[in-house]
Amino acid sequence: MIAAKMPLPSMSVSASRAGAAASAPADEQLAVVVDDDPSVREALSSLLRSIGLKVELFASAAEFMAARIADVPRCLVLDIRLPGMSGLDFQRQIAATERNMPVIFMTGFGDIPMTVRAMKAGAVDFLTKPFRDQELLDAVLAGIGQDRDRRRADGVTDGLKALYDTLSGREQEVMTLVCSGLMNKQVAGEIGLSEVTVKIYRGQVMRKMNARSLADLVRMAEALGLETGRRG
Amino acid sequence: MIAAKMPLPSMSVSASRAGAAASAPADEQLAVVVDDDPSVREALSSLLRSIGLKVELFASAAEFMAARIADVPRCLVLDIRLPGMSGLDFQRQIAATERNMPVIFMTGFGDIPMTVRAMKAGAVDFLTKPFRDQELLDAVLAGIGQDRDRRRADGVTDGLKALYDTLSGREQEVMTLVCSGLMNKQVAGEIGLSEVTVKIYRGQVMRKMNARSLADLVRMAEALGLETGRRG
DNA sequence: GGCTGGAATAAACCTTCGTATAAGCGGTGG
DNA sequence: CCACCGCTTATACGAAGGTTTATTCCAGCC
Repeated sequence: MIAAKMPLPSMSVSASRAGAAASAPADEQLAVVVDDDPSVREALSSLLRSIGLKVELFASAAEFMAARIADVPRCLVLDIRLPGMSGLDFQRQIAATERNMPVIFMTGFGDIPMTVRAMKAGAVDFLTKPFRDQELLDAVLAGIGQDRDRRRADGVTDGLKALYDTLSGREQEVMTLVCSGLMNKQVAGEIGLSEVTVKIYRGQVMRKMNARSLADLVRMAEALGLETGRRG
Repeated sequence: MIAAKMPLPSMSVSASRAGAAASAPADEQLAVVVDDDPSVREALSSLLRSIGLKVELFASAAEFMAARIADVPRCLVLDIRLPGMSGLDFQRQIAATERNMPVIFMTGFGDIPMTVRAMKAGAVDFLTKPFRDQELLDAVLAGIGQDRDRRRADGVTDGLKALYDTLSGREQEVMTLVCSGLMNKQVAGEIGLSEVTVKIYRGQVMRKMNARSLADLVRMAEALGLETGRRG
């Protein structure tokens, strides 16, 4: 019942689900390299390792898709020319799955339209060979930083979603209406209950969502994207 | 004192300040072309006009900076090679001012690093000459769409900001603390006032901000970026 | 049949909110 | 000087929020 005291931005939620995905030593960071040239793989690997990153190497998109990738802040380094699949198609495919991670392209022969497509699709950077080591490292660190930020945001939202899913149908209904600014009395009328009943559900919502105040609850509803707009 | 009744998404705010910036016929859209080649300017102008856009032409960055640009959804079409200034520098300069608008680059001789820089800096597209008419039109319409969306968001926030600025110092203080979830009594303790005083300010805040409920006010505080986090 | 458990409700009670009335203080501007 | 505005407080009252206790109804189960 008592939630652990971990500071969270703006909201006093502490998602349980800790201890579940805890397999990596906290602040580990991973670079994933997909390139069909073994010598390139090795060179990149040693470069990336030199700044303390874990590295995973793959020779093809298919190999990558089949592997299990550590669930830590990470970034994909990709040659745009890959055996069997264009790097751009690969990028799109990755973005569509839960293997989602920032992508950095390398190329020896790319053109501008290709670059534009990649960047529009959200690539972190697009490096032309030859490039300086530091360029790649900067890009990878930026990508990993992006991924860490996304993870943090997702983590908060997921925790919230998990709590919200523990609410009964009525409780969810009441939460939505209360957060849209209606008084208990109005909520009662809206869904055909007595005011007391609404109060009880409301209390249960506050407890289950671990909200210390109505303001807290409203922010949670916002983060969850509940329909709190229509009114009037 | 009484605000006009215009529906606003999710929040029952109605910013006054209407009738001030009302100089353009509502849904007008503008393409701004900066290119030192007169024949290119003319060709682009007639192309863009053909789909109903207003067009402004400039031969140089300096000329553009000196002109007054209509305050409507708009988009800048720019050759990356400009007299006196690189298109990229120009882009950065524009982003820093209130002339801020989406940028589309055209180039006959660009390279990939240049493209990457431009896209990272937020360019909508980067077209290599020769390009098909439709490519440019698609890009311009996308850019204008972005600008319209930004304007809409800014408009709501600005309206909110304007209301917030009408609050006295104490009222702003109370609003922040109330929206962070504190009870009147706690707010009073926090800033050394009696509870009644806080209640009065709170009421004035609700009235001045035109908030129908606490939930409303909390959402406004969020949109305004008030520090509602620290607590505990 | 009888038991259990969840949903919904009522009554009672206390807290918190919100507003009105009245009143005191200090600075600004006509 | 006075009017006005912002800031402050006290008292009082009615409305809304929140919890507890107890009761009813109904569905599922041994």
